[in-house]
Amino acid sequence: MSISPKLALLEEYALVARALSAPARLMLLEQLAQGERGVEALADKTGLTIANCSQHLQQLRRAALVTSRRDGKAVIYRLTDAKTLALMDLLRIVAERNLAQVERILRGLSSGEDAPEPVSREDLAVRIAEGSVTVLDVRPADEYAAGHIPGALNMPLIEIERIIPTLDLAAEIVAYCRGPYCIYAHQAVAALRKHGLNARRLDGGLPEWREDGLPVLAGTQ
Amino acid sequence: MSISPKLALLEEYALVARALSAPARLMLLEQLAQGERGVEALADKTGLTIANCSQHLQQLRRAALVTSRRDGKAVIYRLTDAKTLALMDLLRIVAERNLAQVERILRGLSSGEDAPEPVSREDLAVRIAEGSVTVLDVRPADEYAAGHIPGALNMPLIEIERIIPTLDLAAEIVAYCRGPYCIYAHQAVAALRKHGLNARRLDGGLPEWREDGLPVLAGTQ
DNA sequence: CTATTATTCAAGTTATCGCTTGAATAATGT
DNA sequence: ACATTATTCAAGCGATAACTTGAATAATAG
Repeated sequence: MSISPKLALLEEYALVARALSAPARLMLLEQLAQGERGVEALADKTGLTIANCSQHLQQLRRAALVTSRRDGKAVIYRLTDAKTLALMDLLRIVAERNLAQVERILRGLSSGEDAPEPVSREDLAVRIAEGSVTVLDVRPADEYAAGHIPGALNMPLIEIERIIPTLDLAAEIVAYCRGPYCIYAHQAVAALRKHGLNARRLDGGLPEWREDGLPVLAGTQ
Repeated sequence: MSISPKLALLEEYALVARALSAPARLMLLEQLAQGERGVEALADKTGLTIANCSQHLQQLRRAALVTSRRDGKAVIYRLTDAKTLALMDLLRIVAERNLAQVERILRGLSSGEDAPEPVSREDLAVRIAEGSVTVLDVRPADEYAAGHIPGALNMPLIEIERIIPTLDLAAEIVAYCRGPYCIYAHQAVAALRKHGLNARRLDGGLPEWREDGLPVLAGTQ
């Protein structure tokens, strides 16, 4: 009960928000949205030192946004449940709806040019079944290997300029990446459209696709 | 564009989360969920100094969770839109689903005894129409005056022990307050049940009721 | 048991946050 | 213009957070 139960409650809510209030931790959550990972892998992907990464993960765990289990010497972290993903999504939606700053950043990516509407996951599933679309997975090769949309070609950003000449100008292309926090797909679409290709972005990324119950080709997890 | 657009984006998302990461600001948002208010009124309600309150409100505005307009000498703040409310709700849900600490705090309020399920807003609307329920508004008188559920009796917590003897033991009672962040209704129900009364809590508070399109008796706004 | 690998803990530094105080600005009424 | 009221700005202080470094702990292999 303490002196003020009301304040104690608000402190708990604030703890969850505070866990989401550092870019480094949002990056970690984005990685974990791809699937469970060990501390070292997360540190690699995010560029954090191991110790720092571990500390951030512990804060996320205190807020119960992630949970961990031991696997031999390694500690594997994962998102606690879909609610964590929902909270990240809503945070992004509010930020994007409201902040002109975000708009400007995203606009900067596509050089202020045309920004086509993203393709819905439902639409993409239908078009894949029809075979009427080329799907690009714009994530690093190891993440592609761990799981991807069936039929998608792995096309890390670094290689995209190189392979543009090999692509069919008439083909409809859809690019996806880690999800809404990830800007790889934005950048890929901007690059492809600059070369006159008919490219669009998938709404959401692989975690959202998986969440919708759509098929994922799983590899070495 | 800067050096790292990705990091810049994450900073913006983090800014929104950081705005939600202080108990004082959650209190302000809870107040604003009741309706728009001036700085002084908010400072009074939350116990913050005027200057401090103003600073918190500016942080909320930077995160675009609230907006403000001038009305004569006064600056009136209000929630930007329903998304702000949704974000607060989800934050609370995640905290309550996950944090044992929250459970303990809420349990402490009802002395660890029976904690009946809250009544849904839909159910309450039906029962009010039937006249088969007594509705208590457990908020301060000024908030009640500004708007309340039709037929509800205003019953600030301070007075509740005093009026218990006057209540019908057979009557079904439903108590509500400001909303999920507010614990008045929890406390009221605990007090009433301790005296053998058949009391339950409404799921959500007046903002949620209003959001559902249910009728509100508006007073001096 | 010892060595190895993966993670966590602990101490220290710099930067930021929340709060207070007192002054500055904005709008209104006389 | 001047006084009044409501809010914001600016400076300062103590507490907290992020990151680094180096040591400590856990699990496994030899």
